[in-house]
Amino acid sequence: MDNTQHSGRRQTATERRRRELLEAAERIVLRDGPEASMNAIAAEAGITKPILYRHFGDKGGLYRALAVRHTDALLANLRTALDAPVLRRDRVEATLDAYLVAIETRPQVYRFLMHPAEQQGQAESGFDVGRHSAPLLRRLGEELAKVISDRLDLGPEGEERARVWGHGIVGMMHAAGDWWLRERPCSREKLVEHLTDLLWGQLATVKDLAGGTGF
Amino acid sequence: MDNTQHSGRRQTATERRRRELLEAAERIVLRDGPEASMNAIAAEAGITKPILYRHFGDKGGLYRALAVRHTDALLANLRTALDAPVLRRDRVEATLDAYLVAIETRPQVYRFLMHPAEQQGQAESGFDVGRHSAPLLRRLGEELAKVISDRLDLGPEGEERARVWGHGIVGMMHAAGDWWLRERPCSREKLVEHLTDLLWGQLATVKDLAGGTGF
DNA sequence: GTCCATTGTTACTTGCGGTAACCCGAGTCT
DNA sequence: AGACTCGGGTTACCGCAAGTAACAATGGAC
Repeated sequence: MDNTQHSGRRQTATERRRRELLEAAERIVLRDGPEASMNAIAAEAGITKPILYRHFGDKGGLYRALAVRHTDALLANLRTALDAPVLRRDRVEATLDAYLVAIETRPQVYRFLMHPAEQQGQAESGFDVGRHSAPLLRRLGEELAKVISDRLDLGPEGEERARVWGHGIVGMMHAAGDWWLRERPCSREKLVEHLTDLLWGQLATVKDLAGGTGF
Repeated sequence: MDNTQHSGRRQTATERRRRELLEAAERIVLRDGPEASMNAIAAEAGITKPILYRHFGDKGGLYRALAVRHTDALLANLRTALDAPVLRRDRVEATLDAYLVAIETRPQVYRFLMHPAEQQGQAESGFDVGRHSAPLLRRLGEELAKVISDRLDLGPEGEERARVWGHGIVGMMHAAGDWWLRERPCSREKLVEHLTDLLWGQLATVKDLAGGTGF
């Protein structure tokens, strides 16, 4: 029962409006960080709050809509790095670097994505521990787990191990990147090298310092 | 000049009161999560908001005061695991396990510590990227970096490398722990084993799956 | 022309963090 | 004793944010 070309036209019109709103929201969020107010966003878009709510339901909805765009872009970058036909170590380096380039060039976007600011939703009581600061990180972890599981021969329990590794590596990348971004203690290349060394087992093979406890 | 033993007595009295308030706050935070309201906490303590503010300045102050207790306890546990006179690999396993035991037994505390909920402070504009979800994680990263740097011979740039590794490992532990806690895909022992394998360079040595791209 | 969906408004409610002004009881000084 | 101050306590408020009616205007469909 679609109403001739009406619904189609209207459809694209509201879609376009929605995109405009998202772009306004993005400008404000990039300026004010994740605690940008709905009022400010509405003002930037030249309108008032209630239409924002009509389009996105609540603040979480807006932020989620905003997030998917950047998330998708980042994921695409990571996937191409992850699929490059080179040595495994080079591939790992390229992937780490892709992530770091992303957070380096758009730190405000990064900050926004990693901290979607209170998208409360589920029941309050239970054990929804750590739901914060990371739908994106969890997704990255799962993606990486899939790649690992698809390409490496991890034997029995391979699935389990791949997921642990996926989330672990993503967490390592994130924490190191976060720290690096705020302290800038070295070049990006150096950081990538150190991290890859860590993943390549240097922690196991490096020698004790003379005078240490000798274990 | 000090008023006889008066100020001393009063001192301990206010200290005790402060502890009582902190305990009330803890009960509420453990029940409501990090977004527990000051009103609720005051009610639990049987008083009203302004005295909370007299004692702790603002919400961030209260939460910081609450955090140091648990943080100190956790740090103490980690340090003893980190100082055990055993093989390096066993020490790493023990440390990972100590952390995981902590988050497993008190998930609400863990959630609270990892997400101190908006302790805004610094100027709004700038590049304070990623300040969220981690004064504790950053501290852990620095502590671990120090241990690494003190005990291992990392050659030139050893300091830099130790810090990257410290933050990276902590991030890995945190992300994997967070994911594990909410999905419980395996036993704690298995998780520790997988993570240690990862740190021990298994990612580098494991074989490609047959039919893979062969790199 | 009439209908209805969509875009927009103003004006409100609720709940939060935080503060100002005042109250009162217990010890202190003279 | 009486004045004095000091710290724990209260009520009542401000400002601001999210979110919600309830109502106005525009414009295509029939």
